[in-house]
Amino acid sequence: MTPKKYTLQDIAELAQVSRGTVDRVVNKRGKVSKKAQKKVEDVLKRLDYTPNLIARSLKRNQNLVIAVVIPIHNEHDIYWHQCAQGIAEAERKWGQFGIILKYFHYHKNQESFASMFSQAIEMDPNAILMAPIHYEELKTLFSDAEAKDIPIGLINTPIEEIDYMTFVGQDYQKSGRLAAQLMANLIGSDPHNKILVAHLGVDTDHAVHLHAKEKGFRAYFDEHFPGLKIDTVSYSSDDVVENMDADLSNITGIYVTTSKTHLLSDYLDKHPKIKVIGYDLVPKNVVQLQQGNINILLNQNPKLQGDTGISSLAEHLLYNTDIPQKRLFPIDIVMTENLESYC
Amino acid sequence: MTPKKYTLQDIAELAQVSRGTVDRVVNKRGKVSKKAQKKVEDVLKRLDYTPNLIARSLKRNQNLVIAVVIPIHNEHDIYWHQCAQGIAEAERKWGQFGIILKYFHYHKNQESFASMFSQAIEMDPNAILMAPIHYEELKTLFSDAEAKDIPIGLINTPIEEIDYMTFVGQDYQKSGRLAAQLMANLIGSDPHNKILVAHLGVDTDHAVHLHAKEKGFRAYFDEHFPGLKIDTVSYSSDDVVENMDADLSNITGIYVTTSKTHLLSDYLDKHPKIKVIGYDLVPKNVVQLQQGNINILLNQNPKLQGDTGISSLAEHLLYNTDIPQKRLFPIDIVMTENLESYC
DNA sequence: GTGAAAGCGCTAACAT
DNA sequence: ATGTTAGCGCTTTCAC
Repeated sequence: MTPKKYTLQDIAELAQVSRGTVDRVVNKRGKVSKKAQKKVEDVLKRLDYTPNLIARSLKRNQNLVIAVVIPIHNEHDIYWHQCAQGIAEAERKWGQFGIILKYFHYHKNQESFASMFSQAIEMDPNAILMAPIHYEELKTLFSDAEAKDIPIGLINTPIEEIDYMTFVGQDYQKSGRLAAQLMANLIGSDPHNKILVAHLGVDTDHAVHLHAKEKGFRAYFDEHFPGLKIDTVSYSSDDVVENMDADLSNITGIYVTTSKTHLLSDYLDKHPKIKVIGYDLVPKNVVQLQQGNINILLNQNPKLQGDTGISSLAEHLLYNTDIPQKRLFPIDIVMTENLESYC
Repeated sequence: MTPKKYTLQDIAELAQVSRGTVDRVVNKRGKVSKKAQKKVEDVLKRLDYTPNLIARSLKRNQNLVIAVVIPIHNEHDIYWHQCAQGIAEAERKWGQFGIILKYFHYHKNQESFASMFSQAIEMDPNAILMAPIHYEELKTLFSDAEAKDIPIGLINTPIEEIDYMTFVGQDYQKSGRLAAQLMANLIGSDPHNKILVAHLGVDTDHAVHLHAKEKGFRAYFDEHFPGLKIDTVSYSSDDVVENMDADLSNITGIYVTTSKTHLLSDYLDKHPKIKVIGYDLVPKNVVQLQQGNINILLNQNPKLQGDTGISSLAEHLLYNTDIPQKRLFPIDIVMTENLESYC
């Protein structure tokens, strides 16, 4: 009933050679005579042999190192903080199978990233997971990496110049389009509608994502509500408090492209009618959602992204499994009534 | 730098006993003297020993059987069809680690379920994954299962009378509440709003879920729009075509509690203003969503539920990992603009 | 080019 | 109660 699992030994006996020879054939190590090669391959095909991956790992019994190249972050940088949590979780999960992580934290600028990435490559890890920063000047660096043939997982930002093995992240432009569709539902088709796109607590490394989100957002409205007035503001965390007041007059909807929507809480208390869409289930945002100041949060799930990034590389290293080249996370829509199911 | 992984042998040497004794302590098999026990435990604690699970699996090297008790289904029963796909996928994934699935398909009635469940228990599987049907008469059956001490995973329907190890599914009442919140957004607060709750293509086994969804849906509207008129209809697949016409007059919103929303396509073509919320990304629904007949689909993700159900039991059997007692899937909101990210 | 043998860490059967 | 040993399936080294 259960299809018998054949072992190297079984194959060897049937092909009348030794285990060693079968192993050389299976793993294409060469040094096998044409004749033996054929005998073994025939049996292999006939019996549909698949190697026992557990035995293989046990025998290997070496640590596999994944270099993790991500920005330095603190607890205020919630996106990376949660992402790092996911990575740490995956580290615990895979640690018992010999997966080791080495961190290379970079400051959010070109030099620092380049330096850390180089250091990561130099130590010859078995794989690299990184959140890259895209600079023209780094192209040669990326091709250096390829030469070493180290599998690279990209997280957060796909860079097509890199020959990566897998990308984990989201489609930011689509995210903006979705936000627009939701906003349209929320504010209806009143001709007096006026919308604000707010990049709050802006980091340079996020700029490209935020831009993509805004682009998608505006594209949707251009297609469906061509005349609509949409303004954009961009403030660092500190500037928000000083500057937003003026921007908020007559606004009917705000699309905050970062996870810092909660910075607006005081204003939103005073303008309860404004519809607000933001990002990420960080505690402060969740409170605002429950209080009704924020209408919808889009969930980027950085924690799961971190976990998935490590897990795919780990599975690949341990079991040589194929992993999808792109892992685009769904863009989850979170409202009060399904909030609980995402926590 | 890397914390060394200690082996049984290491512990044995340090505690000055044999591997066998350490093994007995670690696995609590008894037959160890107080003195040896203590010596070993001290070392164990000091070195923070964790057994090598890969070696353990290799040694065990036996097939672990999971009995799968789910309804008979064909390609028209899309929910179970997709669920079965997820189960099959998990079977492939875990097959190489010695996890074997045995299926017990039941007809959707009490006798058949009882019979299949009994058969499943009789074969003494290492675990059972089942989509139970809840009948008072089956209580004794469930307690039989407990006596055998077989871990049970429940999928789709949680039954508190069963002492299950894990449940994979959704909170149907919350799902209804969410649908209501979305519907409220879609139709606005026009006093002429009239809503229809439609249970289409009804199966007996689904009745309890559908009821829960409707309950949540109505509860939300009771809280937020007390006077609103909400009707309910319940049709088998065949009845839909004959009967819906009359029900649709003056309706502003329809909430279809099953994955059969697409049955309404002809009507919706004629009534483009009606807002529609349904379930599941089955191809026919997706088409209707793209065409604008359906506004929102709630994604129950049966495929992932199937996969998760098997995977948690498999991980538990292989690696003795703890698994969460309840795995409530998020209730995903799918609209045209984020559809792609769920496919 | 091939085969024999050791050994990864753990478990279970068997001696003592 | 404790120690010893064989062996799970694979890889790798070392003779031949």
